[in-house]
Amino acid sequence: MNDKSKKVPDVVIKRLPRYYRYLGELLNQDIKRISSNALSEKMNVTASQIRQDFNYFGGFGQQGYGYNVEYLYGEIGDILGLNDGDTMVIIGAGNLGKALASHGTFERRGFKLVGIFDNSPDVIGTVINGREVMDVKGLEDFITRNRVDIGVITVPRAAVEETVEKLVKSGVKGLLNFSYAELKLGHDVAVENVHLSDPLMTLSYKIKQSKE
Amino acid sequence: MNDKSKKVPDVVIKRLPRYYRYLGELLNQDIKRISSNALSEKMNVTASQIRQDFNYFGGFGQQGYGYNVEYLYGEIGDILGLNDGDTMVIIGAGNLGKALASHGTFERRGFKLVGIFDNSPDVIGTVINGREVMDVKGLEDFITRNRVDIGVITVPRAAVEETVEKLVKSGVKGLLNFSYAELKLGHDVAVENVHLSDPLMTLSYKIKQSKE
DNA sequence: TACTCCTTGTTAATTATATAACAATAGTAT
DNA sequence: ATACTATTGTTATATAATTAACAAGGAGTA
Repeated sequence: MNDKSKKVPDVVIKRLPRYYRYLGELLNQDIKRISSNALSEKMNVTASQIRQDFNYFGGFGQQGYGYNVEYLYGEIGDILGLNDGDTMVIIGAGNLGKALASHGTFERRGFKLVGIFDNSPDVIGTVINGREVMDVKGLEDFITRNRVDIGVITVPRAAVEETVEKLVKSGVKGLLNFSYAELKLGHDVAVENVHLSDPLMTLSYKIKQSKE
Repeated sequence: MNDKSKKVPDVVIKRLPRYYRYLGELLNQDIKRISSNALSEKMNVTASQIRQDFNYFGGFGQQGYGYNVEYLYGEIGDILGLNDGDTMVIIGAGNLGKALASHGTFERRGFKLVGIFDNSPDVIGTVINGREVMDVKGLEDFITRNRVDIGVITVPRAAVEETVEKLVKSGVKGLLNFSYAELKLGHDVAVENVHLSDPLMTLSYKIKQSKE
């Protein structure tokens, strides 16, 4: 548990990936330094907020100079744990599972996909992005043996409960849940629920507003 | 523009899809009524917050009784504009585009997929979920003719700018952007950016916390 | 019908978040 | 070297969001 006097608010943590992504871009463009002000213009937050956010972790800049892009990028990555080499498996090799497995974005962020599982004989043995889909029967054993950190759940709704149980039992540390269900687990296992239709619904609201 | 004295905060809007999903479940289970208290237990919000949220829209319950599930479900759907029959096209028939096209979740929420586009000759003409992939060259014409409401962007990064320009020019009302870029447009076009790696990064943070 | 019990709508209090302000300090120019 | 400028870290202020409290008013019951 973090012993620093003040717990970092969730809203701040949620902003870190955005900072991280943008700093990655700056890095690619070979930009060496940036001020909170310049950052804020591109990111739809105030400069004050950026400084405040970084200050939760002690501050990474220098007065009169700003922030060193590479250093800041590294620090935020560390805070987020992106440099820990977390491993993950995908359970459910349907369309979404396949898409996530093929999507470069996870690996680009420092995560290592080490296995894809499914329960359908039609799918087991097929190759996705150079990786053979395994039988879900071997899931628990695989996780335990390889100490897999994260389980990505893209199974149909009916299979969620069983899948979660297996994952938790075999000692996974976090779940990224794309299934319809809203998961909530105990302290020992972290969970992020992703509902792809939610942003579409809020988009719909915004569209409706602009019409009125 | 909404003329009610107070603008509904974004955080409230963001919660509506969650309420909506859960109420849908209750509806399936044939549950007729529910109190803010019962709702709150399942949803990780306080009863007070739920009542407060609904109150932004005038309140949908009855004292001493609670909320009629079906009515409330309908009202929230209306607020979100889910009953407007918004149409959408997907641009980019790669893995993610395919997955979204096949995923039932969008249609289930009242949106109508009317077209899938790509620029690759290998993909154009193939069939996804019973729908033939069209040449992106015809995108603008298609949107204008069919008055498509929403463009879902799942193209590679290099193609984002051009795609957005086309979509906006042909009069789309909202964009659901899955590409790496962070879009920000003028008032006339609503945007939701979805970054699939963000929740993975916050999950990573949570995992790291629980270790410490 | 009348009485009691729930549960809302709504206002008030508290807590959290965001913005503003500014002193401290490193960088830059002369 | 010295003065000047830029920009942070940090504290103080303002705004927003959440929680608590409770009066008002239906619903259920006898």
